[in-house]
Amino acid sequence: MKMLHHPDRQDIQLSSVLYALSDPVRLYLVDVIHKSGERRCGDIAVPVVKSTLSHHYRTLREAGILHVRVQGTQRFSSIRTEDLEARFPGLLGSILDAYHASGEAERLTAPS
Amino acid sequence: MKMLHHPDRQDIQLSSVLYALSDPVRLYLVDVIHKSGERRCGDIAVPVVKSTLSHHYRTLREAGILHVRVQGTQRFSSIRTEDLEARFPGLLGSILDAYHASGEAERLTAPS
DNA sequence: TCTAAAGTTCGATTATAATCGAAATTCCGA
DNA sequence: TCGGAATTTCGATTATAATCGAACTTTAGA
Repeated sequence: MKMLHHPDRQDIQLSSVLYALSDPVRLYLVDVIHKSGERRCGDIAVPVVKSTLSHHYRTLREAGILHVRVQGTQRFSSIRTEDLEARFPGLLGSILDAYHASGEAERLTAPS
Repeated sequence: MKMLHHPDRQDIQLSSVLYALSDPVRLYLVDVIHKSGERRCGDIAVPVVKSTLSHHYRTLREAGILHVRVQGTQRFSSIRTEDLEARFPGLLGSILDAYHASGEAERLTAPS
């Protein structure tokens, strides 16, 4: 059985969080999951193939942003809201607010 | 005379801002300038050589975070507070708060 | 028990960025 | 006008990351 590593709350690094969220695909995923709650990994449409998507989920998980739960062949992701709030109060909210304000949210799924 | 390019307020991209701030050296520079106001570029001690430091300043300027003013052979940098607040209200403050909360601020200048 | 579905891992490729040292630029002041 | 100071640019190297397709793993269900 695959053991997914999630960093402990106190090991979540600001640099890693900012880096993970600086990618448009990853920021989009986080925004969707934040709005809708836990989601199956493959259920969010993004313009990359499966293996790349898997890489993005791993980046988000290892940065401490997502919790990923295994259920059969499926993975369900949710935001580690409590841990993020405890470690960096208000940060994720500000970033997602900025994301909405920027209008980038609407442009992601429409590739060039 | 060297013309420094600064992106217009509306062209500041969230992804670029987050990326620029995901580097520990750059985040430290921004924190120091934010606290102390305009600073001469060479006056903040960081563990990289001059040319690398120059690269970091350019990254921050091109992301729209810093304004750089030329005076003779010197450059003075300041945070584009108004532009950032207008475009992404509260964002920089949250990130700097998180930076202080994380304790990374104290560890930067002490290299391994 | 076979197969299909969901996702990861692997290997390769390509792109981007961090870093350094050396050389160039620009301007100030003796 | 000459030299030094502040900084950038250049060229090279190295590191990191994004991406893809193919193969693999695991599990659910017919």
